[in-house]
Parts: sequence; C-alpha cells; structure tokens
Amino acid sequence: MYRHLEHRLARHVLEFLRRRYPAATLPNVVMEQPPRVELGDFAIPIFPFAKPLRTAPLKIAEAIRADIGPIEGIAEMQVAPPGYLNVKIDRAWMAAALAADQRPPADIPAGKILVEHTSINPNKAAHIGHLRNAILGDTFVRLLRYAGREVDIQNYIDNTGVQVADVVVGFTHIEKKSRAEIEALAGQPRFDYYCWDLYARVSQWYAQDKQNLQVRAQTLHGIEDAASETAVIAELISTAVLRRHLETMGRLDIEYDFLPRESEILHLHFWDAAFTKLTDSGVLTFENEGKNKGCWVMRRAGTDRVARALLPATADANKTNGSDTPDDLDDLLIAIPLKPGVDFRLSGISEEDQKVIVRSNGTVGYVGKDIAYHMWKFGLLGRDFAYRKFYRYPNLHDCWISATEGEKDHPHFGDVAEIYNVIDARQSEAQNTVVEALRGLGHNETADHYTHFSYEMVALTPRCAAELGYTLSEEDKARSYIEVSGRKGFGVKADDLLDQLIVSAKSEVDSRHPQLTDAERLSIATQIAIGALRYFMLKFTKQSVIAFDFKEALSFEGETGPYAQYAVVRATSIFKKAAMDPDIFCREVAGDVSAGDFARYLAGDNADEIWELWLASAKTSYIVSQCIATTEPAYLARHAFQLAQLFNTFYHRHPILSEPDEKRKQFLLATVAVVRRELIRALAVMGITAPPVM
RNA sequence: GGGCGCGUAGCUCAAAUGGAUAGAGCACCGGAUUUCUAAUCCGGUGGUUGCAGGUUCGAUUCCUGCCGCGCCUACCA
Repeated sequence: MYRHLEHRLARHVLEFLRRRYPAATLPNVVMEQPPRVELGDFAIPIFPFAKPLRTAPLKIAEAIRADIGPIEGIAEMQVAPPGYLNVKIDRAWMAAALAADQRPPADIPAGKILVEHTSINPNKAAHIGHLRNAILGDTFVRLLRYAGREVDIQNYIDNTGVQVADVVVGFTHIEKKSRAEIEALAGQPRFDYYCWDLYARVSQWYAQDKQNLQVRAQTLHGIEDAASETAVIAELISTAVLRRHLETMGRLDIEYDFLPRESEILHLHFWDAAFTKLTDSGVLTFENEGKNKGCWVMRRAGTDRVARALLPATADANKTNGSDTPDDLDDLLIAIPLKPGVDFRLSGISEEDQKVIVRSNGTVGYVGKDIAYHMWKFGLLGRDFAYRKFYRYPNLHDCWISATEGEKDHPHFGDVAEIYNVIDARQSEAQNTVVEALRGLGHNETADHYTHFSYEMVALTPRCAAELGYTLSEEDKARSYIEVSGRKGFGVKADDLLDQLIVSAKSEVDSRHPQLTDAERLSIATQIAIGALRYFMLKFTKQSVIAFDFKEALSFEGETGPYAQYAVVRATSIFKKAAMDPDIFCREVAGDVSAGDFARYLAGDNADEIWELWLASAKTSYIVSQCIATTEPAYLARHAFQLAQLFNTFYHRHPILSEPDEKRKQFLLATVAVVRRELIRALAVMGITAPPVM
C-alpha cells in the first residue's frame, strides 16, 4: 500500500514538473522519509531540480504544493526549508485500506528463480557459519515468495571433494574401520559430530607427516571411480552426513527442493559438454609455458586485458587458433582428454592473471565444475541430471537429489531465469570467474541475472573461544574475532547452539508458565529459540563479520527475535482477554471502522504516535521489495523490530479493553489487529513464528 | 605486490540512490505496574563517524592519499 502510494506520488510530481517546465530535462524524483513523523510521511528533496529549472528549491516546492491538485491518498503538502517538499498521507484513507488488507496488484516479473544456499561439505557437522548461510538463503527465498516469485531451492553437495576424502581417510587409515563398521556408525544419531572430531584428527595426521598426504590423493582419485570401494564408503559417509544437515536445518524450518551433487556433475559428464563450448568460444585457453604449463586456464575475473599488452613474451602466443602451435604441444595434448578437431587457443594471459580450470593431469578443478553447473542452471548446457526422491519433510514436501539413473516422473529443475548464490565473500573471485565464463560464451544477458549473494563469515570472539576451552595465542587474544575452522574442529556446532538456546528458553518458560504441560513448554521454548537464532543471524548486515558471542546470541531481550515475538503475544492476549479471535477480528471487523472514525482518531498531533504504528504497518511489502533489490534481509529484521518497538510503546500508553468510548475501542483494537497481522507476516518471512504465550 | 571489504558511543551494530538534530541494543545510573502479565516501558550518561585533503547548496555515505584490520590472490574446494 505504502509502496503503491509512493510510486503514485512520484509519478504525479514528475508529471506536474514536466507540464510546468516542458523544456527542462528533469532528474528522478527521490523519495525519502522525514526525520520525524510530525513533518510528514514522505519527503522529496527539491535541490536536484534547482539547477535544471533555474529556480530556487523553495519556489519549486511551493509551486508543486500549490498547483499539483488532488492526489488520491495524499492529504497535504508542506514546504520546508532549505528545500524539502513534505507530504502527508491521508491517514483515514490509508488506515481503511490497511484495515481491509487491500494489496494493490504488483508487477511480478515472469520466470523462475533459483536460490542456492547452505552447500555444506558433507563431511562434518554444520556450524554457526553454515547457519548464517542457510538462514540468509532461506529468508531470501521467503522474501522472493512473498513478492510473488516462483523459487526453487537448491543445496549443492560437494560429495567428491577433498573434505569428504579426508574423512574417508580418517575412517579407513586412522581408525582402520571396515565398511560394515562405518555403516553402523553412520546410523548413529549424531554421526556428523563423530565426523567433526575425526576430520580434525585427519588434519593433524597430515601435519604430522607430509607423506600422509599421498593417502589423500589416492583416496580422492578412488572417489572419482564410482565402482571402487573408496567411492562406496565416501558415498555412505557423505549421504549420512547430508541427512544430518537436512535434519539440522529442518529444525529451523529450512527446506530444499533439490540437492545437485558433484558426483553426478562428474559421472554425467557435464564438464565435457561445458569444455567443448568453452574452448570453442575461446574462454578457455591452453597454457604452454610457465608454472601453469599444460593447464587449461581462464583469465582471472577483474584482471585487465590491457595488462597483457605489456607482456611482450606472450604477445605472439595469442594469435587465435592452433595454426601456430609450438612443437611440444602434441605431447602435452596426450595427457588431456581432448576430442580430435577441437579448436583451441593459447592463453596469452600473464601468469598471475591465469586461473587454472583444468590441471595439467587432466582433472577439472572446482571452478570448472561450477561453470558447467551454472550453465545447467540457466539451461545452457544441453544436459540434465537424473532425479530421485531423497528426503521427505514432515509436511510431506519431497526433496530430490541428483542421480545417474533416476525416477521417470520428477519436477523440472534448472533452466531458470534468475539465480542467487548464497556464498560467503571469500569466494567472490571464483563466483566472478563463473560469471565471466558465461559472458565469454556470449550469454551477457544471462550473466546479468546471476547474483552472488555475498555475505561475511561468522567468527568467534576470543572470549567465546576461551569459553569453549580452546587455548589461544597472545596474537589471537588481541584480535576482535577468530575465524571458525572446520579443519581444526574449531567452532560452535549448529545443533549445539540450538540445543543451548532451547534449554535456556525452556527454563524461562518453565518459570513463567508452570501450569502448562512440559510438552507445551518445550514447544514454546523451541519457537523462542528459533526466533532468537534466526533474528540474530539476520540483524547484522551481510558485509559485517559476526563476532559470535554466547551472551549476545542467547539474549532474549532488547533487539532480539523474542522481543518481536513477545509483541505478537501481547497483541494476541488482548483479544484473548476480550474473548475474541484476533484473526477473525482482523479479517471481518477491523475493516468496519468507518472512515470518519479513522479520520477522527488519527487526526492531530497527539495521534502521531498511533499513526506512526499504522504507517509502519503499511510498509511491509515496501521493505520486502527493498530487501530483494539490495539482497539485504537485515532491513526486514529492523522493520520487525521497529514495529514491535512502536507497538510496545503504544501498548504501554493506551489501555484498550478499558477504553470507555466504544468506537475508539474498536479503533484501538483495529490498530492492534493490523499491527499484529503485519508483524506476524514480517516474522514469517524471516522464518519466525510467535508462540501462543510467552 | 595486486584485488575486494571494513574502521561510527565503553561493547555489538544501524544510518535506503549523498539530505533536515548521526540512531538502536547491551552495559551503567535513575524511575514506572494491584491494569490487555515487566522477555515490557520512560528518563539519563555516552560521538572531532581512523587521519588529511577534494567534489557538492549539503559528506558517515562519493573521489584521492595515508594509517590500522580482515579476506582473496594454490595445478585446494
């Protein structure tokens, strides 16, 4: 509603100025919010118009105010020095629309969106860093769906990489376990915890003797051959850990539609298809000298092509195709899985700007697989996975997994219009390389619909690390935060944190509501714990490193999820006390408050406080669109908090059920009902529900 | 060395494409309820926005340089 009105106002102002100054080229109308609600609901800075119109800002503002004429939903305009046009909304009009829950139809872009998030290596338990990823990703999915978009959720599983290999090494070489023993362990409740510890031990084992790294190489090689015993064990372990991850995320109400695995990208030869296209287009080039001799390389994203001209040694090597192939190239080609007749070029890229995609031994690196995978995402590869059902959620939603041979009937995945990859900031260079590959293939427009949803890591404060029993170097103690490391087993496990939050919330609920059954109290405590955790991960902007601290994360007061949940509970309790159903009241009664009553009770300066509550309630979809446009869910968290804060102030100042004026009481109840509805919606987009009591 | 990012109150963080008096939470101090339960509310203390220039009617925001910190920069993923 708010968003709609803002657009309408901007359009009217611009049209007015066009009529008044037909000759001038006008800048965009910028909409802001005045610092205080008394000043108005929209603020339009007029300064940018002064120069093109050769008129003082105040004069322009005055002209608009006096002559623009009536606009539906706008009550009045005021000119404010040094050059603002402040606009007040017709409060009764807006309140009536909001009470009736009118939502003007928005233009929803066509096309499916693919959001990839979580993507934890399936070799150990999920930790708080993974939680941030999954919560950001899941919230972004909810934002898109709230805005009416169709979304597929994918969780990429790197089940053939070094990390899985390392745990396989742990089981087979350190613990010397048989396949049957591993299978038995994998059936244990928190198998991922077992792997967490083992993974850290493997890292130590490598550090003890560099010779041990050869075992890793052998294991990695073994995994790629699907028929080998090593591959079977790796599959066994990674699948069991993957199930644990789905369970962990399921506790937070985070679900996936499809789990593409690296093993299928390998076995279905996605890379071969991509390789042909990449070499044909000259994106991928061959390097025949220097440290990357014998590799297929790409230009590192962000490096400048001009730089190459400064390197005389490589100038000749970039002539275009194989016609000027050096003599020794044929030898090198034997080691490379090249089809005859493939057209290729020599790289001619300076060494430091090269990104190795195919190693000289012919194996493909991570970025190469990622390029192929992203071509598939956009339907550009010409190949598809096979699919089978993997996991059924309690709500009966099925999560599918990639397979070499799958089920006949399956949903259509991939081939989407837009993608968002929730991946931490450390991988932005790799992400950019994938985008550049798409551009190089001529898919510029497609590349524009590729968004790296980049966020910073979760680290531990030195105090937190000490609490966990880690001994810190003097250097680490002086840092403001210390990076989590799965390799070292250094971090806070997701399930542990959630358990702790539940225990902590439970003791609060126990003391407040002893009359409830234990199951009821546990259910409430769980909702509170999830609310606290999800809010905590969303309140920080993406680019801020979260220095994790138990005291803050376990807090249920102040700017927290439970604070917002509590506001909903309070709103609900008013209706409960009055023996009314808040949802029914909101749907069927709130809209009956007459325009006259809205006008009366929202008029004047002393109604500003209540109006502010209505205004904030009107902003939910506006905020949602801001979050999507900026890929920043933190704005929504802030909005929910502000709504809750305004409500708590209102709740404190205005006794509602004891209000003697029956019409005013209805108005106040409508206020509560609308705020409650919008707060519940905002929280739902963050994956937070409000318990019945707190 | 190069690339990306960060530096705001004692602490943790906000501040939408540059806008009106830089805001919250925590901590600390002082208050509020026999009411729709206080996981709440009200008030107070707390700032040279790292430093120096520049652009602009206007800079926490944009540009340049410097200082400090983090991440990336592997034929790892």
